[in-house]
Amino acid sequence: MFHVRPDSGEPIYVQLVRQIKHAVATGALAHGAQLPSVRQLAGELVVNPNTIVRAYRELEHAGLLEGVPGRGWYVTYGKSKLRDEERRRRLQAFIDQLWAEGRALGYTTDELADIAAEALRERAESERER
Amino acid sequence: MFHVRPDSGEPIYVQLVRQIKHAVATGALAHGAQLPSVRQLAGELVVNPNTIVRAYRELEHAGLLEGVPGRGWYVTYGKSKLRDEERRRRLQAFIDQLWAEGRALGYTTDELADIAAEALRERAESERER
DNA sequence: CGTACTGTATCATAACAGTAACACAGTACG
DNA sequence: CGTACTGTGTTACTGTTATGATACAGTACG
Repeated sequence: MFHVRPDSGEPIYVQLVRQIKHAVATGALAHGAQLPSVRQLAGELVVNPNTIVRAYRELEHAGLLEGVPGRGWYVTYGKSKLRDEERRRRLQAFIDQLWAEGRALGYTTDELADIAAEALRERAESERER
Repeated sequence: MFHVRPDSGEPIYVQLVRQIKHAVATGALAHGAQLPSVRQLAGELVVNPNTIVRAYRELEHAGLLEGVPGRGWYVTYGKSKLRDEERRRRLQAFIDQLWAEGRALGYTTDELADIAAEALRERAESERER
């Protein structure tokens, strides 16, 4: 279900976090779905169980997953348990980062607004086509 | 000119990179402007000169600064020495990240397109007001 | 050419991050 | 209640990263 390169420079648990976020974002992992058990996934990826826990726990903190002792890990239902204000604040941080990096790459703020809007709308469009 | 918290969890040189990127993005540091010398800034921030070099060099790699042996460090003129294709590729990576994180926060792709576009246009607007 | 600036390079150290090994605890089910 | 799953917690090892100390080299200028 997931795959990982231990020598990619990027920590294993970060690779997992990215992939799981992506899977939930695209709907490949539905809300309420159960994730592979810590030991099972650790076995598949030939990695220590703690590494899986590390990834799951980070996603729990982000409000995306939920661990139930003795039962397993599940994708949360509610979009996020965070307050709207907090969600918006976190999103704004990413927008600010996009802006600063884009400016550093030489784009004007206007260009960034256009490019970002278009790229995201395009993505929304191809989602609808599925 | 800059400030830094050594115990903030975030490495000192990363804090610097962020601040300098921001300063160039807003125009607080003009193109062609000279930066504080490695030793001077290190003195002000009570930090090792190597730490400043580390930040400067990372920004050089990003195409934002340029160091001249014996003379000092300057903000590059050309927006970026990277090929257009590469600039766009890097920008797309940030947009993708914004998308994945935004989705993880519970926003739809459509919402993200709207919010990002509005936030960036607002920023462009307030730039014009200055 | 010597002084006083600049940046550069090398090496050492201390802290941290990532990963692992292993023991503990809850749930399900026959 | 015991087996076989689940997740949890503690501790330890290891490589990397961030930072620092210190010596080297280029530029400017009188």
